[in-house]
Amino acid sequence: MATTETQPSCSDRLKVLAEDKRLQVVRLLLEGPKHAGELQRLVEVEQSLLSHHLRVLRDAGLVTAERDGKAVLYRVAPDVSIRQAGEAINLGCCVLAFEASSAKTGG
Amino acid sequence: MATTETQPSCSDRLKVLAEDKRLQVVRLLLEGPKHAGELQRLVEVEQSLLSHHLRVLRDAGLVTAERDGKAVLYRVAPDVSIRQAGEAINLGCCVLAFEASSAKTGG
DNA sequence: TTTTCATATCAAAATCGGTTCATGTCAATG
DNA sequence: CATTGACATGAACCGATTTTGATATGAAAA
Repeated sequence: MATTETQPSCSDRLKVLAEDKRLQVVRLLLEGPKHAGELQRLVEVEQSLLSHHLRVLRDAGLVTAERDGKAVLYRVAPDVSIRQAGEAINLGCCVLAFEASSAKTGG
Repeated sequence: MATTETQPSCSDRLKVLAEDKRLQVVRLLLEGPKHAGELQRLVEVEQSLLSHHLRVLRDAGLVTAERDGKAVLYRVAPDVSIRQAGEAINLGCCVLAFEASSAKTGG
C-alpha cells in the first residue's frame, strides 16, 4: 500500500464487502448513522477487530467517521448509498442491491 | 467443507466474485456460453488456475459445465443471469448490477 | 492533571486463498 | 489400445487477511 496506489479494481472493491462483519456494518449503517460502540453491540465482534474493519471500510471510501464527544459516529459515505427498491450500495464499478429486508447477522 | 454444509452467507457468495479472474469469467459468460479454452485465452490465466477458479464458480452455483466433445462448455447458471439495464448477477442474497459496458480485464 | 471512557493502532499469531506444479481423467483419433 | 488433446484434481507453497492482545490517543469527567 504505497502512496501512489493504482485504482482498485472492481473485484478489489467487492472484497471489502465480501466479509461478514464488514457487510453487516455497512448494511446497518444504511439504516442510519451509528456510533462505533453501537455497531460493536449490534455486530458481535471485539472492539479491536471492529475498529480494524471500520478502517478497511473507511479506506475504501464506503463509510465516513466523525468525532462525537468521546465516541465516533459512522455513516455510509454520501455517494455510496443509493435509493432503489430496498437498500443498495454503489461501488462505482457496480451496484449491489439488497431486497428490503433486515441487515441482521446473516446466516 | 464437509458433506453437511451450512448455507453460505451473503459475504460468502460475494467472496466468489471478489476475485479478479472469477469476476472476469462470469462477466464474459454473461455475454454467452464459452468453452474453457476460450475463457483461458480471454482471461489471461494458466490452464490449471482457470480450472480451479471454474470449480469455485461451479461450487457456488454461478456457472454450469457441460461436456462438448473433448472440450467443456461453460455458461452462467440459469437463475443467476438477470435482465436489467446492463448486466446483472443474482446471488440470491443480493443482486449486483453492472452498467452496460465491457467485461474486459478490469483495471 | 489524573482518571476514565471510547476508539484506534501496532505487532504477532493464526487462518485463508490464490498460485504453481505434477498428475489424473475422459473423449476422440490413429 | 496407445496417444494426444482438453480439462480437472491434489498437494505444497506463499503471501495476504483476519484475529488477538497489548498499548496508545483523544475527549470528557473528577
